[in-house]
Amino acid sequence: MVYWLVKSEPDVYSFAQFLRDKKTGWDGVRNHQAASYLRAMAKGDRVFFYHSNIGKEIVGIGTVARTAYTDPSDASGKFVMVDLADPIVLPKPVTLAAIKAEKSLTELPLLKQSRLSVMPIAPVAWRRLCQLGGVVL
DNA sequence: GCCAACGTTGGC
DNA sequence: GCCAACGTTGGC
Repeated sequence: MVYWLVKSEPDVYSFAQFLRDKKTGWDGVRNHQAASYLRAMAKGDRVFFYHSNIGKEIVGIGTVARTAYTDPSDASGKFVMVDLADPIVLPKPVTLAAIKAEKSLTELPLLKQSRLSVMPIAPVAWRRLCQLGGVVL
């Protein structure tokens, strides 16, 4: 089991919408590093859902329901997307400020590579973030 | 609104 | 292949 984090601007696609949809296609990624992480996702992997720009907090968790396939919105045919399903709300959203304040989380790619929109999360960091978010998985 | 980080484009 | 110019992301 590998853990991930994906970013979305709530203006564009919010976690509330994901809760209504139950399942969503994660398309539109046009960065090669992010795309390589999408390709590495396995069915059943857990994914944090982070709101960028507005909120700046981890608001929930999803599960990879379908592994990488060609993103039809990409004319070049080179980029891929995955499907995410089973949204779970975090009882206590974990803010960027709280993550920054946590000494054990200073190595998170979220802090080190602010522009990356898909990234892996180490198991120990995943467990800590779940703790901060008030969920036990 | 500004700025840092960083990816892409195009001239040479 | 280098690098300047420019665009985008995302935090502040």
